[in-house]
Amino acid sequence: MNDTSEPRWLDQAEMTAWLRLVAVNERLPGVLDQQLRRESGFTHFEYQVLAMLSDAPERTLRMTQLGLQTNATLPRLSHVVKRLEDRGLVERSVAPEDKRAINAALTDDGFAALAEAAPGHLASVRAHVFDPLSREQVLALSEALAAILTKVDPMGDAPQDRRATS
Amino acid sequence: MNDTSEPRWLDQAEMTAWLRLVAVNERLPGVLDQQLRRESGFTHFEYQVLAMLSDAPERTLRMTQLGLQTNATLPRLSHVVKRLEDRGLVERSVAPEDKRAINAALTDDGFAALAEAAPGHLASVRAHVFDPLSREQVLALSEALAAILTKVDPMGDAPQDRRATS
DNA sequence: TGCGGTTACTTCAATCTACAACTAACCACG
DNA sequence: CGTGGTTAGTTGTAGATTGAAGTAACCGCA
Repeated sequence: MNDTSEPRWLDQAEMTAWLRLVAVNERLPGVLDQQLRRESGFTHFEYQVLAMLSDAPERTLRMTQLGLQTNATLPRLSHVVKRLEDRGLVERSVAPEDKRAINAALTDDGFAALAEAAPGHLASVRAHVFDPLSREQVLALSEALAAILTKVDPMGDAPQDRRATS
Repeated sequence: MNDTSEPRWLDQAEMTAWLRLVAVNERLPGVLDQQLRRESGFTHFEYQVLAMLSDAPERTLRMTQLGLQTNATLPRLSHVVKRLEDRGLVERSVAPEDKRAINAALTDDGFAALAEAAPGHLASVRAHVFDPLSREQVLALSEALAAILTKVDPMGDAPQDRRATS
């Protein structure tokens, strides 16, 4: 039963990188959530939903598209959007051209809430992620993550850098 | 209340990097969990707990230390370890020198289960993370993540690369 | 028109996580 | 000693996420 084709183990540099990736993965969401929750009453995921909507034409997106752009499963998104709708920040309506589909649209209240939350969130992202990185590190990190995404998200569904509003 | 010191917005390169980091953050856990769950019946977090124990002297660690090394809160760890104990993979015992503290130790069954799960998990990590990266990218990624960790985990509690077993 | 197969979501049940008490043990100091 | 304050963990509960199943609308083709 000797499995000689067993993939080689991680060497030390790889193991270090792996532990760090996992650590960031576990700790960053908590940091972001905590700041947003405290200052704006949002989850980071909720913030993402609002942000993606605000960048979309008509501030409206189909659920499926929104799910892809926020890297979320559809059930999860469905629940979250329902809660946001209950809070009056988002409105759902059946798409006229395809009655299976649902358009989620940011309300004015939702836009205002997002605008109020944004500066604090931005400051947090800068403080925890970009401040400690040099420009070259930002670019290198970005490239490495893009490479990983090709494997983790083979369809390339994650939010493309369509530099929207600019 | 005009906040003129509003931090500057992310430029395009930063925004791209940020979206990619968030995307990896959201998608990678799912990919890892799915492979482990299917092939071994573990969560990635459970796997981490077992792995950290197996690398520790005596295959034993205090709950608090284990929590730091797995980037978990104590309540979460407590629940997970209890479930692992119910499955006979871990044993808990009061630490003799400090009766508040609890030592979690990997059982032989736990070690065996980890050994069985490891190759598949390793293959998954290689396939999704390291295969698409060049050696330089691995190193650059590692450095960038280390820099972020200094802000996200200021105490440096994440698992140090004590190049243990090698 | 009608039937089978997708697609787009929602809902349900089970699991997991987080936040907030709560318990027990340690420690320093009077 | 013993009292107050901290540390180590656990538990309880409420809220969130997941995977599976369910519903409704679309599409192609006979």
